[in-house]
Amino acid sequence: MPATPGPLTNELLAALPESQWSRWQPFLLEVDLPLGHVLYESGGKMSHVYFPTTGIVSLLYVLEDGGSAEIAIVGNEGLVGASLFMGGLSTPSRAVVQSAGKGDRLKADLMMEEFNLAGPVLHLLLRYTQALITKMSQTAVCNRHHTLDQQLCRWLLLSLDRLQGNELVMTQDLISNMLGVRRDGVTDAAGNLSKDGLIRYKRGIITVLDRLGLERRSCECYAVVKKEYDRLLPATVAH
Amino acid sequence: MPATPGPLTNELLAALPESQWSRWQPFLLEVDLPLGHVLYESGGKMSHVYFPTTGIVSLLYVLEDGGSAEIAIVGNEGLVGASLFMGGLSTPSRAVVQSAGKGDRLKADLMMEEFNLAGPVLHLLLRYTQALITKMSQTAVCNRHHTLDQQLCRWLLLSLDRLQGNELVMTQDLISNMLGVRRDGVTDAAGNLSKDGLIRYKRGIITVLDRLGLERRSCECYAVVKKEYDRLLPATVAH
DNA sequence: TGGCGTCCGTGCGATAGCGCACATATTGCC
DNA sequence: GGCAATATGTGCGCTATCGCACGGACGCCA
Repeated sequence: MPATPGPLTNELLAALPESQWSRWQPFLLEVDLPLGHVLYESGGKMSHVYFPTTGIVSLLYVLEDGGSAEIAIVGNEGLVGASLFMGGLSTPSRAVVQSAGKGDRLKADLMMEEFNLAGPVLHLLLRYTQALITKMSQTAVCNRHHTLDQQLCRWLLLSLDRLQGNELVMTQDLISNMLGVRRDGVTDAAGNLSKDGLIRYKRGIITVLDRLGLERRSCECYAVVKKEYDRLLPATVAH
Repeated sequence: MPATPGPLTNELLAALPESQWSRWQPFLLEVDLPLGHVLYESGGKMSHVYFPTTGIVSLLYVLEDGGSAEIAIVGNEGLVGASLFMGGLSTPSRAVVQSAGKGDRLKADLMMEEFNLAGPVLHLLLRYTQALITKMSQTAVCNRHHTLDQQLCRWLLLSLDRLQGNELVMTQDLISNMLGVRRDGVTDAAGNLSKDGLIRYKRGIITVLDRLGLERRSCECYAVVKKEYDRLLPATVAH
């Protein structure tokens, strides 16, 4: 039975070969991803791998002093729990649901079984991981060189790409945690974008009015990541 | 024939199982890594994988406007060219020799052959890659939250760990490129450290006088990365 | 010995983002 | 409708870093 293509499907799952898909399907459990839910804690064990479908998950790094920053953002294009098959079993980062929705999860040992067969699953997941690495690298450089306005644009675009519609449910306080800046700074930056008619802000709901404008205003980081992602994981024909 | 353990050996190679090592040994070519040499360019094809022994290689991200930042630093503990076996064949980053020395290199196809057997080589390399991911993530957060003084300490320590002795051959200008800041800023920060007797600076040569002091003054990022690295790649018995 | 290129120290105004405090607005709950 | 909790807007002094410019020091080489 073919899965429905489109934004409600996890793209990694969709890219699996038919045989693989049918083997996993009985074990994939759809779960709720409520806002703020922690999928795994820094250094903690992972029992499952998550494939977001409508939810968005942030990989957050938290410092000793409580400061934090998002190192990557994962939606229906990816998976949460890469360190499992990378062999480390845990990472020093935390995975938090940033936008409520749903996702499919798979037991860790099942995934590992398949991974160790060194077939197409392995190579798909590795390419995905490389895309993730690009995203993290770009984040590092972006944090150093670009203004908050630019970074906010980048962040909005990345989030928007993982949602339907043009609305984000997201307080400025949350965004500030992700970007690793003060809440006031986000107010400022959002004010600028709002003033120029790119977005509308209304108590936790951001409406993107001019997506192209955001792209123009964003730093190059958004485009680079997107391009590299497309290169590594070209849209595959749904099985 | 057992390889000589110690700092002159690449630790990844040393961690290979005996059988693997003997298969590769005839094909490992020792090459010079002169200062400033570019191992691969952003987006370029990779024909070889490099295992630094005495040299140090920086993975640099370069922006459109020329701004740059180091996202990871690779010495005899690691390898340059991970994107090869990750399946992407290239990355948007540049690999530059940051400290002259030597390294072993291996033809790409040979490495892939072994990798695809899904044996111990695969799992070793993946664990290494995860350590690399940690380093990149930490860099991203560090760029956001920590002062230049702290970051310089971190950077010096990371470099020092990959060298013998306590001297770094390194101009402030080079360091500024790595850290993604102005040269003047590095002068400032180095001046501070110098004033407190932690280092001595002399025209391109940094002598570390008080390593413990550097560690105390550095941000947590150094320790986190080191710890995670030790966890993922514990010192293996040399074959 | 003298010259030149590289490298390092320093000063100064500009600015982005911090830290904090407070005012205001919206929402949900009773 | 009133109240508490949450979310957003704003002001102000502070600090780190930027951007730029210049001067001095060192080292190599003729």
